Amino acid sequence: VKRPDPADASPRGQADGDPHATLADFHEPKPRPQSPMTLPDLATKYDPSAIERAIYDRWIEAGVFTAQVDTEREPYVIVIPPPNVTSVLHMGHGLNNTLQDVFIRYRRMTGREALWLPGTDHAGIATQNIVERALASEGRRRQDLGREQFVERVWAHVRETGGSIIDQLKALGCSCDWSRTRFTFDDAYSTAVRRVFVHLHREGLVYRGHRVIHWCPRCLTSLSDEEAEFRERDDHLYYIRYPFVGSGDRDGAVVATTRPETMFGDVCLVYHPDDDRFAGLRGATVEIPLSKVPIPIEQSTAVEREFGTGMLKVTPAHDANDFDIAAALPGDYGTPAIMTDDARMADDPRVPKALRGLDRDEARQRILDLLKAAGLLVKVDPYGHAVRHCYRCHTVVEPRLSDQWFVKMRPLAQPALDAYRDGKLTFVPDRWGKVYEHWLTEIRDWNISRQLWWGHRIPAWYCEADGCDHITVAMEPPGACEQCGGPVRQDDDVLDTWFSSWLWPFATMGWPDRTPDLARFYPGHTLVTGPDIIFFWVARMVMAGYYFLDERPFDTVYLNGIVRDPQHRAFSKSLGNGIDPLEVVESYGADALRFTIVAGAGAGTDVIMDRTDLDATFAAGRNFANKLWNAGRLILSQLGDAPPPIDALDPSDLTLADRWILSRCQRAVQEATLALERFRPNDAANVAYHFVWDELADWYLEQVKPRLYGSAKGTAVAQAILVSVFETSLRLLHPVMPFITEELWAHLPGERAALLAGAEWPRPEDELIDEMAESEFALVQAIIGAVRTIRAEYRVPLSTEVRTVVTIASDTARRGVAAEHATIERLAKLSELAVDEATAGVGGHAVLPDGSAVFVALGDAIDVAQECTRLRGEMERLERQLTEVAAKLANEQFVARAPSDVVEREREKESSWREQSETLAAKLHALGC
RNA sequence: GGGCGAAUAGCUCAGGGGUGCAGAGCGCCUGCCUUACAAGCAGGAAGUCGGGGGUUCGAAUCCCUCUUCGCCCACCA
Repeated sequence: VKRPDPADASPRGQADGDPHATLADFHEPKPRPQSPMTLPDLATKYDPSAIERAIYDRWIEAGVFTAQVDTEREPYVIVIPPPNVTSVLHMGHGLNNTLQDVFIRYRRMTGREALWLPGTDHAGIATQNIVERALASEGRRRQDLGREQFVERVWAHVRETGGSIIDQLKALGCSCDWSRTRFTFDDAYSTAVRRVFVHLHREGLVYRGHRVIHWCPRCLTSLSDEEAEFRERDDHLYYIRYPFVGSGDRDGAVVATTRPETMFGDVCLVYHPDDDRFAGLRGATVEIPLSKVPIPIEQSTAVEREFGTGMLKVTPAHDANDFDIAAALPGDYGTPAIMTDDARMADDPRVPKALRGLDRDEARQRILDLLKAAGLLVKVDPYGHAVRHCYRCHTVVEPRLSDQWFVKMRPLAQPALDAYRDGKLTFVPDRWGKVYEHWLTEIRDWNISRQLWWGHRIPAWYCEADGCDHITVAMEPPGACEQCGGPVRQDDDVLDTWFSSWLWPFATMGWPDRTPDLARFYPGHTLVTGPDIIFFWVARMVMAGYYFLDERPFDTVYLNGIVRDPQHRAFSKSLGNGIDPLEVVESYGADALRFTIVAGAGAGTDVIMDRTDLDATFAAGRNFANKLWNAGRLILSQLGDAPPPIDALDPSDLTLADRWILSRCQRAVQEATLALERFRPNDAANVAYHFVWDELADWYLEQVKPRLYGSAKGTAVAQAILVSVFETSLRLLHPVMPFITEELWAHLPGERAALLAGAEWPRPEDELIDEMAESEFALVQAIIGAVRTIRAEYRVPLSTEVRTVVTIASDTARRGVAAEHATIERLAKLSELAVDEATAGVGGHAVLPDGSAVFVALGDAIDVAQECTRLRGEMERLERQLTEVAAKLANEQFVARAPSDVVEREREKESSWREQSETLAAKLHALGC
């Protein structure tokens, strides 16, 4: 260790221009500083429930969430993904809405005219299911009530849950503009939906189609492709012989199928024209087993020769592919339907009498038994495949031939695709953009009619006059058929929920009218939602936005993750593993919930929460809120009246710690701002957290106490710095923790915005960074750390008077330490820390950030033998490092190719370590080891 | 069948376009009720960054491959 320059010796503090410190201060025992002021009326522990409600009311009263139409400010708009009115919110909503609130509060503070438009979704099939389930528990079905009464019943449910949802959002602190709350079933919104249907129909983009769609036999409705989701299933592949007519069942064509129960709807068998195994069979006739209905054998290139037997049964009414295959065949084979809408075997001459009325699963079993008995079941193989299920009730979907309304998607998809490819629409994280792109590229027409009662009734009227099959599509009920004047009957069906929610970004703003809101707040900016509805909702909103307003509805799609339990299962009602956000808000406060969820969730990463240990799950947020609260209590109690603004301070009055904390604060501002701009709210939260806890509370507050309590000079300066730094901290944390920051803000002295929610975001300014102060204070921290480590290792109690001697290698470090004499005592919790040339005694050393070493001696308090062991360990470590670095420097390739500063750093390391090693050797020698 | 993502400390996760990057929170160990905070303070242990191979002066980081999980898409019935 390099010896300090004696010329530079005591009184070092004064030599370095620190007006407050003298070496003598450290050797004079003095009374503990007493806090001259009393703490304000803030509880020792942060109690969120005591303040949250009142704070929310103040925001509402002040109208800070209400977006203005007539301001100069640039708008910033988020539309909420409207929660379904099926039930109250779960933790997934907690995550989603907290993120939106962070984004909107941040932009509001940066001076944008921020609009967060809230609302709810009528959620057709989902809500209808909930109410039907409630009815079922009363032993009734919707048919017992009739359409009108049933819808009234749903409304009653919706009014209840819709209100709860809004209360929940408020409890979370969401800064929505409640004056603009919308519901996808509002009258005005319904008008927009009808308008879209009518318009697209006129343009030929909505049409009536006759084809095989996905049908949920439990919900009794058709579903779109997206609503029929795949699930893997362990199934079987049944090999069934279709006997040639007149062969007496002994000879026939063997077909492999997973669905024997559909066989009565077969119209033919097909094989690939190039398949030699079946050469010449074309035109032959086989009988459907059991029903003995004769069907021909045909050829189709759609057949995969490798699969099964290479012979495929064609059931056009019960399989979409078969429908296409049959349609492509030369003859007309018809489309016999042999199942009812609730998936039972139909009362149809094609179905053997014994099977009629059985549901599809029972029927399958019976058929297999019968086939086996008849010797026609050749083989059964286990077969795993993906089967479509209803996304609402998880019943296996039944392909069903029917008439439905469809949207022609290709023309709508193109602009949405271009927007992504041209960079007008970005996804965070980016990989979801590819998912979006792929879906749009492979897009198929959208079945939008649902055989439900809860939803937007399709504005189509069928003519009931004989000989007229005209369909009148209109905004309002036509009195008569527009073609023949005959009587009309409205379509019984309703529209897919998503056919209304795809209009959300503009139908909520009054479209199709040219409202001021629409002019001002469309297009919007950020959409925050889950990746599971990219197809259902995100892509379709983009399509609708371009089609009807010729502009994207938002520029960035931020995809949040999914909240899961410790077994990584998504929260669900059936598993009962969910966490009620309100319960968490009550126990730990909205801010604790918000902080935990934001800090713990990067874009697109799932969040794991354990309902069995809420304390641990929300500890980070709860503990931090309490820390901030208590730091606030200390600071607020010490500010007196209004300290001067920091601009008014004489820079020469600032201590190293002052300059350091100001610089660190500025760095936090820069990093948090950058993080939010880049849609990294977790980074922003963590930056603010570490600044407040690790730097402001752990170091600055400790070191500033003597000045605050009047035992050191410069009280006013310290107060000014404190108020400035704390105020900035509150601003930085406000988007994530709005309640506690707002409450503390209210206690700050001096002139500033009345509400933090409406205050300005701190402006990042490079010139406020003080690199010198940062590096010097880092030395101070390193030295104190070394002292603490040694003190802890040797169990030197704080009550023991110990002379601590620090020898520092570099001038920089010496200056840093000397400047901090006056304040170091408290922060180090040492009885004394002195700087001296004498390096006598035993102790330990630490390497400082600048590569120099510090040796800390603790006088007589230490056992020599113990110290020798310790020093030997140090020595070994040093030698290992030295060998490594020497080998590196001996490597010619490294020296030649690595960047020069890297090589230089290695050299510095080597010389520094070599010096340390020599010093250590001397110490060991001196101690007689 | 195609595609995507993940694998880092006991748990949950950051990081990762080469060189002071081996990190955070929780948990654990030790000592402290120090007049803001025991929801705290100080100190500490703990990971061959999933396995293998490659490129390079240098790989947790880039490439290949394997394994294990998860997700999405898909007309082999």
